[in-house]
Amino acid sequence: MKHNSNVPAFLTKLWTLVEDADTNELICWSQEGNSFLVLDEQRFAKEILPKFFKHNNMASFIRQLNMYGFRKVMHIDTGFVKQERDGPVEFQHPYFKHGQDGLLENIKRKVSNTRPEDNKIRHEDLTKILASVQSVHSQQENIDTRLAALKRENEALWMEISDLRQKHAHQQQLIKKVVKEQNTVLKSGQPNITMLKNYKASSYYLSKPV
Amino acid sequence: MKHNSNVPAFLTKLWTLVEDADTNELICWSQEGNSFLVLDEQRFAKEILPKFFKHNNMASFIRQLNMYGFRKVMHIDTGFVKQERDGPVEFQHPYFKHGQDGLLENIKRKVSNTRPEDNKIRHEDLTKILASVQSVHSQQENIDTRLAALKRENEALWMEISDLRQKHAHQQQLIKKVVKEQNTVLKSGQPNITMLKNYKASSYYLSKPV
DNA sequence: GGTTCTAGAACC
DNA sequence: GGTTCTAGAACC
Repeated sequence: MKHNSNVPAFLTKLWTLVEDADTNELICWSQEGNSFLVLDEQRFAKEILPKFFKHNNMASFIRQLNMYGFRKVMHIDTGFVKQERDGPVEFQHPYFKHGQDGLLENIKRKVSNTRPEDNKIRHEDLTKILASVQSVHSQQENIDTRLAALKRENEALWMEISDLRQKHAHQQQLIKKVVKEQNTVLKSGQPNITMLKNYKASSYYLSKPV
Repeated sequence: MKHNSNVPAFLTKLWTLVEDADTNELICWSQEGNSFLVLDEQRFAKEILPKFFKHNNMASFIRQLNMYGFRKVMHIDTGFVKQERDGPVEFQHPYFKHGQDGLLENIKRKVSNTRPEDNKIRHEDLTKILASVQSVHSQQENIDTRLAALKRENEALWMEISDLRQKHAHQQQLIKKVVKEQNTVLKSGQPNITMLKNYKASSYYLSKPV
């Protein structure tokens, strides 16, 4: 086979291993050549695995298979006979086929980065949301302050208006009296002391309310 | 041992299995009695496991051990000799001890509900946070509206006050003139037409500003 | 990228 | 709660 450097060692080793006729007693292609069988798990693990890998554990071998997207082929029994205890184990991958080592480069190792990324994204989302909430909260406080100030100003303005209206009405009354007085004076030729008193009283209202 | 119904079958079977002297060749207590050893994984799996469980897979056995909180005891080699390939496998649990079957009821199976619950809780948290943000947002809009209304009212009040102050000043001037006029009248005995004009003009300012 | 221990999830 | 397949995570 071509030694394609893009293909991980595990895949080339596995393909060679399955292809090799010397080990067909323990691991070989299925009849269709689209999956492989481990005929004796225990002997395979102890005799074959350490020749190719740094261990002799079936579990580690299976972990690698799953890491590269291989799936165990489940044997649905005919419903009558229970699956035999130590039957062969079969694994399959769409790009792992007898005689077609060129397909191997399509097999990609599952990167462990995918899931941590998801968690990071979720964590970042939470962080952003919390920051947003805090931002809105401080804005709220800011607006509350402004609202309270406006309310106070508003009340003060209403008070001043009430005050000014009162003064206005008083002055209006005062003017009426003055005019009336003047008319009276024009008729009688006599001045009126009351008008002067009212005028002095009205000047008190010129001061701004607290 | 007491058949405590609170203790899952796996734990009683395991404890019995380890305690049983007949199987000490394949599985037994450690010297200290606070852990157990599987001396020959392969024979143990094929010969012992099916006698107690519904399988003969070491992987399934280990999965159960981890499910109940057992931990594999790692053998730190002296740094010189590499760990022998097929050395015994050792597992330990704080409540799994030689001769103390009473402790077994403290061993709890890890419920698979925990993780989905966590995810649910996280999802619920997200939902709550989003609801909270939306709530704050609508409050914000409410306050914004009230703030704008107050601002408008405030501006109108300032205008009315400005208007009233003007009217007040005008009236003040009018009164001064009237008084002055009256004094003049008192001295000359002649009326003044200007004052009456001013009085009518001041009444215009009584209308409220728009 | 490889190896190991532990856990998730589906199915029973 | 038990069994099986697959995946996560830590360490190398």
